[in-house]
Amino acid sequence: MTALGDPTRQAIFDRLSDGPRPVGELASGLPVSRPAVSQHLKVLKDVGLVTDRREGTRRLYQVDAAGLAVLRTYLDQFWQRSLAAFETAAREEKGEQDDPGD
Amino acid sequence: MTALGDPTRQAIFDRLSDGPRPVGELASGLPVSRPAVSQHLKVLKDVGLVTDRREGTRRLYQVDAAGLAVLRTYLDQFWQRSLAAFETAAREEKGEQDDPGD
DNA sequence: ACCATCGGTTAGTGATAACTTACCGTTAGT
DNA sequence: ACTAACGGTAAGTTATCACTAACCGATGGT
Repeated sequence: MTALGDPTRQAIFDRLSDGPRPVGELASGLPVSRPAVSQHLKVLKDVGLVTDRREGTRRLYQVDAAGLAVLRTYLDQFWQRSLAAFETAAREEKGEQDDPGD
Repeated sequence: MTALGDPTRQAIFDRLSDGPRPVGELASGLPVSRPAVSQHLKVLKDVGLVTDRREGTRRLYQVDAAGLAVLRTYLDQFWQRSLAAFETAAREEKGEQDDPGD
């Protein structure tokens, strides 16, 4: 999640979610240099959000479904726990009004 | 999403997902000072991920379900587009082997 | 074999932001 | 009214990180 905190990496990941892209093409569509894109791709690759494969002299990057799934699961944990907390709070608040017990 | 990029903010948000917490309690469980926690809470509040309410002399923070939902939707967009890209790629690859027609 | 293209790596720089210390306002209790 | 507890704000420092420029390796074509 920290990896997607940077706006440029979000933009890169956004483009990759449309399909595999070579580094040069990504860089040409962004306001940063090609080395910068390479570095961001390295970060995304290290955390498992993208994978790469050689295509002749080019290198194609694409999003890793598994990594993205991990992120979704991670967010869902927050979601589930938050919902549980809401219910608990609502129950306690109601209990204080209707039922002084506790 | 940028707001959750910071590890400390992740930790704060993590604790808040278990239920409402006052600032002091959050700070005492973290390796940073109380003002630092206040500043992080301000960031989370500005992006709509948490809400706050006064409780006597304390101030209780809790996660905002709506803000969290926005984040999930945002992630799901990546997910949907990535899946579509995978299917397209698989179809094209298969087409090149079985069916030369474009 | 030579040349061109593509891309990863390194070193150095600049800007962003996370953190601490100190201060002030607010609320509750006595 | 005075005091204590809780927390937001301001100023200043430090560290992190995103970025560029320069260099090098690898692949493909002629």
